[in-house]
Amino acid sequence: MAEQKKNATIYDVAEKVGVSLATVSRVVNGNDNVRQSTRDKVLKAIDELGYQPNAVARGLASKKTTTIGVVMPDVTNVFYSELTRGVDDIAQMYQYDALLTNTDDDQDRAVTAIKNLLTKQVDGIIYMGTKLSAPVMAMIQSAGVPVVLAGSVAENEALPSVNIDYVTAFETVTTKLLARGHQRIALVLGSRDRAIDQDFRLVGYQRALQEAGIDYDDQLVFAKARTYEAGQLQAADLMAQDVTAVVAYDDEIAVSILNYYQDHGYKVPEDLEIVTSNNTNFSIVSRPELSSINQPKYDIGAVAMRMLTKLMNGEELTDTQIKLPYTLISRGSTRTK
Amino acid sequence: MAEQKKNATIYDVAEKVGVSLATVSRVVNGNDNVRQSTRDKVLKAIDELGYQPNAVARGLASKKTTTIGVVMPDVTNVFYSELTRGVDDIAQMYQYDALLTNTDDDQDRAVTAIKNLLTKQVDGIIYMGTKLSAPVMAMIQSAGVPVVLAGSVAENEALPSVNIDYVTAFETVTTKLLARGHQRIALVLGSRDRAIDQDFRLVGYQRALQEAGIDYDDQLVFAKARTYEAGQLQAADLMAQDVTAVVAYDDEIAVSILNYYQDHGYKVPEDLEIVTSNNTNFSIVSRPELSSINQPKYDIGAVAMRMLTKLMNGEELTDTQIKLPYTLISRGSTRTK
DNA sequence: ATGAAAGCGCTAACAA
DNA sequence: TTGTTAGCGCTTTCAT
Repeated sequence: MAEQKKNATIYDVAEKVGVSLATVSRVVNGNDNVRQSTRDKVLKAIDELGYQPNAVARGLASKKTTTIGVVMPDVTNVFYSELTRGVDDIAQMYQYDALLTNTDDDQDRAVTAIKNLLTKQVDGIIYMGTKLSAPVMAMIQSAGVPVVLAGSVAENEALPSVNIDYVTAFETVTTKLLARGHQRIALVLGSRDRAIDQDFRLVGYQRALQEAGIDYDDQLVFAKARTYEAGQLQAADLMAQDVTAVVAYDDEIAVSILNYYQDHGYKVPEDLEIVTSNNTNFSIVSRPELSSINQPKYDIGAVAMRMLTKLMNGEELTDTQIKLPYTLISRGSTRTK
Repeated sequence: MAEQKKNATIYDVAEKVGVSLATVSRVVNGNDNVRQSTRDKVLKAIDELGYQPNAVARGLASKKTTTIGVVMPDVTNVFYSELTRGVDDIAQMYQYDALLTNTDDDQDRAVTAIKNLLTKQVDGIIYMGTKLSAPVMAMIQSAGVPVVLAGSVAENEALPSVNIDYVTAFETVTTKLLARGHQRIALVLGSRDRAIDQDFRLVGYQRALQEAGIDYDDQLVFAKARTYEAGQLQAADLMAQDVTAVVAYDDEIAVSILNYYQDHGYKVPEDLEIVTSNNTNFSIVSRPELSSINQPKYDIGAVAMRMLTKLMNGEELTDTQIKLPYTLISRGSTRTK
């Protein structure tokens, strides 16, 4: 058995070179106050010993862990995983690592997750829940570390966030549908009790109706499906309401509705027009392809992380509510190009 | 300005109750050697002070961080995100947090990632790359902490791993296709230089051919598409080879091929049969739906994490090479039920 | 430019 | 059952 070589510590390096811990620490941290010749010797010893600073000890001494927490509903959901990828890439760029936690949008679990992350002394948190209950808000506000929302928003812009202008996006999409003569347009949301759906998407939809002089009908708003399978069931409800167009908050749900209608003999876009809003691969995989609001998912994550790095550095933000531009992509599920 | 209340430390608790640090530590860690009345007092103080143990200090003192690292190609890929979800859920169950790193299957980045995770003193690592180059292997073997592969395999079973029997799965699927009279069956892989493709999927495919007495034709093996878009290009190559059936390693690629053929007037499954192998939602979203090998993705991640917990506890593993059962799901893209 | 020394907040022998 | 005392490996004043 080869003897298990213990990891070298800063002390080993110092001893080998014949300098103090402080000096080694300085060269490791790129502090200028080290004579070049000393620096070289230390570097050489570090290399020879294969010394790797222990991040935990460092974290304890410096009170910075270079670790952030990411609290999200579900990695498995493409929308969130794309946001996460943006977060991760920028985090890596700035030498942060990301601790991931899935909450399934459950507020209790979110509170627990945040508490746990704080216990691990993360330097900051990216929060991706669409919900933001009072307990979660309280937890965040007492966190003591910066938190930024990605792809979400807090009431009264209480927290830094990056997303798109959901109100306008949904208003525009709905208006276009109305312009084509639709009277019964379904709005498919994820849940009635989250701000992003209730205060933004729904509001945009309602504004469009109002401008067009059409009465709002709560029967046309659906919000009980979050999976493809559940979407099939909900699609039956849409059909029962004789809607002629639908605006959906999620691509999988949109495809689910699309397939359901087509499987029941409807023609899309002739009998039903559909617009979705995340533009994931699901929207180009379906036949016809789905017209979609195109949110810059990766960028939302990336920008949120960039904001967080500034906040963690104690920098002031000139703008805490960032709205990234979105585009509208016309594909086969709608009638006009 | 409200005075920023500093987080209470174990010392504050000890002082408040009038006991030593050790006693507080004992109750926090559930050590039995504490009189009930003392325990109650400590618990009360902890509650009143809102004391939360600092995990970093703990990690330094105990040499356990209750944090694991997850090294994966890309969170954005549904296959990996499902594995990750399995890992995360079990990790959480055992009180571990997961540090996530995307490598895009790049071996240099994998080495860097592992090195970095070790620096952070993770207690173990779940590795998901399909590739496993010598440098990565070397890094893993010198890690000093347990590593288990999820959805992947190492040559010579050198590392603990959990996955399915890819050879048999691909052999079976190919054999079924051959039985239906196909002579030119395309095998679509991700890359020729990774073990999972070259040593398992390809071998299964070849075995089936051999048993059927059909010569292997390298021209029918494709491995240059990893995205939906690239899949479209590659589909043209398949078409040029007049294949009548395809076995694909990934759902998005499979849908891409399916769509390409149908968009060019082919009928599926009449003119072309397709079988895919991950059974993600992409396979039920397409029309026709895709027949697929069904790997228990979530379970692979979950079982891998469970193995890792045992390893981290110093337990012996009775079986280090776990093959989970897979099923074959027949859908519209193939001709037989 | 370099070193000495005091922590960071906690665990873990070892004593008592 | 409880307390004392070293550390864990590093950063960070403060001297020199």
